[in-house]
Amino acid sequence: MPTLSDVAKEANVSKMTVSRVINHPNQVTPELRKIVLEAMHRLNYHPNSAASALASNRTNVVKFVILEDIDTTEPYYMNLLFGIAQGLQKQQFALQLVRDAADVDKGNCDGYIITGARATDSDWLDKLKKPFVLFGENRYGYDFIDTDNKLGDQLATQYAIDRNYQSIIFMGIDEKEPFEYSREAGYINTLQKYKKIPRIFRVANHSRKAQDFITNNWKKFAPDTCFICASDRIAVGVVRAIQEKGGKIPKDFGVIGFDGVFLDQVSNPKLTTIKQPIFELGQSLATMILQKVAQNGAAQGELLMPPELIKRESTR
Amino acid sequence: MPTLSDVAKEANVSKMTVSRVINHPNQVTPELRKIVLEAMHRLNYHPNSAASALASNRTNVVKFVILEDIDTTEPYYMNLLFGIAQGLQKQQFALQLVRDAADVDKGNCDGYIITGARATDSDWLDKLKKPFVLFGENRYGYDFIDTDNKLGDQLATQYAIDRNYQSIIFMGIDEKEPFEYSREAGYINTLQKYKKIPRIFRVANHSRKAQDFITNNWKKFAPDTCFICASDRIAVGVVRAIQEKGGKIPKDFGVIGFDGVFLDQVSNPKLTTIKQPIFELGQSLATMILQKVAQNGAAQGELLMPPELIKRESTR
DNA sequence: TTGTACGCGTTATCAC
DNA sequence: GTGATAACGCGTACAA
Repeated sequence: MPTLSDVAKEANVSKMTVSRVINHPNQVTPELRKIVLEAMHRLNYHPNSAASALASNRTNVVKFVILEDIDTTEPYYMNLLFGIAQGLQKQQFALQLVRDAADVDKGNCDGYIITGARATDSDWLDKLKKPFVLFGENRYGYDFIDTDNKLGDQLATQYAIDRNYQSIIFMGIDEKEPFEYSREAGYINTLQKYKKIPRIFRVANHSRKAQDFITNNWKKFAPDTCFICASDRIAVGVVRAIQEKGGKIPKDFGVIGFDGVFLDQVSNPKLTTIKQPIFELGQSLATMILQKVAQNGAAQGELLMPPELIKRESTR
Repeated sequence: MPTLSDVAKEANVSKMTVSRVINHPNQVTPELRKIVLEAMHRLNYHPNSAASALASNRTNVVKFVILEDIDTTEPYYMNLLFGIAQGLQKQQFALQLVRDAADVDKGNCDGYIITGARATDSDWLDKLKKPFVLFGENRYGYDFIDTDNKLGDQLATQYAIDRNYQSIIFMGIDEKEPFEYSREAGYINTLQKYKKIPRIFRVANHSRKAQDFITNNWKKFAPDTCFICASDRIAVGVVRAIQEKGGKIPKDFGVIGFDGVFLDQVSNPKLTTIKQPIFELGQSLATMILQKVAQNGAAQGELLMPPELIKRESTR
C-alpha cells in the first residue's frame, strides 16, 4: 500500500505538499493540486488513518452515548446506529457504544454523540472535555440534530384537514420534553390557520395506556374525528380502542402516528404516519460531530430534518 | 495523558519492558511486571491505540459484512451488532459496516466478521487477504460461531415430550442451510431416543406461509400435538392457523418457536421458544476475530453457543 | 530477562 | 506557495 512519500515522489513534490492537498487544499496552487491528485489516483493511495491520528493527537474514535433505557426490540436505534456508523466510516472513524453515563470517561475519544439527554444532564455535559452533539431537541443551546417535529405534525394535521375530518384531536405523550412541545405546536399552528380549536390529551407512551384512555372516554369522541398521535405506539392503542368500540377506520375515525419505524407497518390497518428519517439523522450526527472535531469544537448549531407523511390505511 | 515513556520513568525501567508487560507479559519477570503495572495504575496510563496500530502496521478496524438482505425492523441484527461493538471496544477496535460485497475491498481493515455467507461465496472468501470469521454454521472448514442449533431443538423436543404431547411435529424452513439441518437433527435425535417416528414439514420462513400450510392440511393434525418450529415466524403462523381452526393452545396444541428475539413476545399467546444468545454471539465474534488477528490468522475452529428454552404460554 | 536504536506514516513548525 | 525537519507513541530488530 502506497504512502504519502510514494505519492510525493510520483508527483515530484514534497510530502508536505501532498499532506496539504489532503487537509488544506486551498493552501496549494490548483496546478500542483491537480498533479498531486492524479498521482494519488494512479497509485490508488489511501491515507493511513492511524498515522494521521497519531500525528495530530486524535483517536479517530467517536462515542455514541445512549442515556435512555432502550428497548432493543425497537428498530429505531438500529437505524440510527447504522446511519452513524456509515457516516463515521467515511472518515475512518471508530464507533464506541456507551450505555452507562459512568462509562463516558473511560477511554479516549475525539467526540461524543449523545442521545436521551435530559435537562438534569447539563451538569456533566458542561464538564465534557471533548466536543459533543446531541440527538434530540434541547433548549439549552447545545448543538443538536432532530427530526423537524413541528413540521411533522403540521403535515399530519394538514392532511387530516384535507381529508375532511371534522374534528381533529391531538393525542400527545405525557412528558415535558421539547420534541413533544414541538409536535403539539405543529398541530396547534395548523389548526389555527383554519380557525379550529385545538383539543389535546396526553397519555404515557404505551399503546395500552392510549387504548385505555380512549376506551374510558369514548363518549367524548364523535365519528368523523381524526387522531393526531405523538407516536406510533399511541396510534396503535387508539386504533385498538376504536376497533373495540366498533368505530369504523378510516371512514369515521382517522388515526395518524409518528415515527414510521416499525409499528406502523405491523398495525392492522397499516398506519398513516409521520416517518422520521432516522438513518439520515444518524448520518448527519456523524457528519456534524466530525466537523465539530475538525473545527476544534466550534459550535455547529441545530439541524432539523424534514419527516415524511406516509399515507396508509388508517386515514380515508 | 501519560505515555509509555512516562510509565517507564515512573517504574525505573525501559520503555521496552513496559511494552512487554502490555503485549507479552510472560516475557518479563513477575516482580518487574508488578512494579510496571503499579506505575501504569498510578499514572492512569492508557495505551495510545493509534500509535500502536501505526507501529504494528494495523488499522484497528474490523469490518462487519452483512451479505443477506436484512430486515432492519428485525431486532436480531441490532443485538448482534451491539455485541460485536462491545467486544471490539475492549481493544479499541473500530467497526465498519459493509452491506454490499462489492465494498468489501474498499479501505483497509485487520479482519472481517461475515454474516449470511452461502456456499457460493467461498470463491471470494478464499481470496480475502485478511482473516475472517463467519457468523453461522458452515461445512467448509471456515472458522465460525453460531447458536448450537441442534441442542436447541433437542431442548425443544425434549420439553414437548416432558409435557406429554402425544404427537410431535417439526415445522422446518424450506432451505438447504446447515442451521436448518442441525435443528432437524436435534429434533430427530431426541425423538429416536423415545422410539418415536419423526414427522417433518418444511415451508418458507414466513408466518403467512406457515399459517396457510397448517390451514390447508388441518385434517392431518389431531389434538395433543406439539409443533416444533424452526423459527418464531413460522411458530406465529402456526399459532394463527390453530386459532383460526378453533384448536386449543396449549391444551390440545403446543407450539415452540426458535429465535426468541421479538416475535415470541408480541405473539398471543406468548411463545415458548428457543432463545438464541445473540448479544453474546456478537461478543464472541468480536473476541474471535481479534484473537485471530493477533495470531496472524491462525485457525480458531468453531464455537457453538447454547441457546435457552423459554417457557411461556404456547405449551402446556 | 532487559535495554538501545530505529522506523511506522502523518502533521506542524519553521524557514525559504 | 513550498520544502526540510522534527515530533507523535509504540513495537521490533538486535545487542547486552
